Amino acid sequence: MYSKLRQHIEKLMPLTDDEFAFIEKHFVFKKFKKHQFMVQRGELVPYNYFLLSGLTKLVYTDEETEKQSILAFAMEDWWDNDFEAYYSRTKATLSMECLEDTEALCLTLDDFNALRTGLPKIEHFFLEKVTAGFLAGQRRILSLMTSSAQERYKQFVGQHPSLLQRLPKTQLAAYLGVSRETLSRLDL
Amino acid sequence: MYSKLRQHIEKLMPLTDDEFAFIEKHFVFKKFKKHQFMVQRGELVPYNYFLLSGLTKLVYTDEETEKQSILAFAMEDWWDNDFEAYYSRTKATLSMECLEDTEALCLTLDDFNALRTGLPKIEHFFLEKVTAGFLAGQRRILSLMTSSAQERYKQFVGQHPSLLQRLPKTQLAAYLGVSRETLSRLDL
DNA sequence: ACCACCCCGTGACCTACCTCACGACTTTCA
DNA sequence: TGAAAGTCGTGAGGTAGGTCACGGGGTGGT
Repeated sequence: MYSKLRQHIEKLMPLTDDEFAFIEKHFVFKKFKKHQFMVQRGELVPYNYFLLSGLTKLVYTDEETEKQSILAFAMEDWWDNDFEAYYSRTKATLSMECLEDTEALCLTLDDFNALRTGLPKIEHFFLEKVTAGFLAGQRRILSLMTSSAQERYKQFVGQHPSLLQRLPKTQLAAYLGVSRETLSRLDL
Repeated sequence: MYSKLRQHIEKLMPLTDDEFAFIEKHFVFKKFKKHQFMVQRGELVPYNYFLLSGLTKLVYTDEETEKQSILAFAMEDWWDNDFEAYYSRTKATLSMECLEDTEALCLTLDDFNALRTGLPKIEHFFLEKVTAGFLAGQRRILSLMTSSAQERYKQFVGQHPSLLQRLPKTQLAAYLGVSRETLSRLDL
């Protein structure tokens, strides 16, 4: 159960058994059911989540129109959260919802900080992770600014072919930033 | 000249004189003129830049249409670069161009790595910085997906009022992801 | 002092995408 | 097992914003 986390970290930096034992004890294992909210708008965000299995979406819902915009999908081996609310201990503006039953290792902000001070080299790991996330964000911004709906769809298929089968088109459309109808009309 | 860098870092973490002396010696000071390219598409990216004064844009140019999309502006106290190319030592897909004469402290990737291994706690500083950049990126993505050109303009004015006077509207339009003409037609 | 270039607004037209509406088929669950 | 809810395609019509074209004022360089 925790071995996935260890493998995940060791892709970027080696760990001694003692170090991993120290890391491990800050996480809590939790299970969530499909349709369950792991983060809910308006609530505090108790944990950061490292996913072991399943599939989630990170979504913003317009209060008037109820229209959803999906910021990210996450699955096995990914971190996901309303990071803004988590780090600042404020109420979530985003929601994170399970699209499938999912299992996660959960880390409170206090435990995260304890981890950083008790094992400073873990910051190297998180720096790499956040940098990768930052760069992915930049590519997404560029894609939204320069590409048509059709091009964005093709980019998505190229990058995440495995997700295509697991995702309803409605969700994919909300990620790409187009309506379900136009996504359905793109001939490919 | 280097004191701005020290103040900048010490907003997030205290430094001893020895520590800062170690940091300082990895940077090189450089001056750039308006219209000069600090990073040019197709070239390698020798440095990461911490700006002391001036104003730059980070821009993607469509090869066919020549249309520009601006990913970021940067000014005093900001870091800016084609980070993707810098970290991976590949050729830039973005360009970074001076909109005013600017002065910068420049850090090669080798010096950056030397800095990280010689002073591990600096990773704490960069982790905070990159996290802030990641969150800003998420907000931008959401803004592009949910807001109209007019709303995005107002958000920009709210967040960067000082930049409004320094920027030609053409550049602002390229940042907001609309044409110069529609920006000019927004009544405010 | 001039010329080239940038900056900015505006009119006319075009199109990618949105919204609303409907129907059929499938999955979920009480 | 039946009702409710989710999934997906498609038609009709609307609109935000793009593109192209023009003109006038400002500015920097030789």
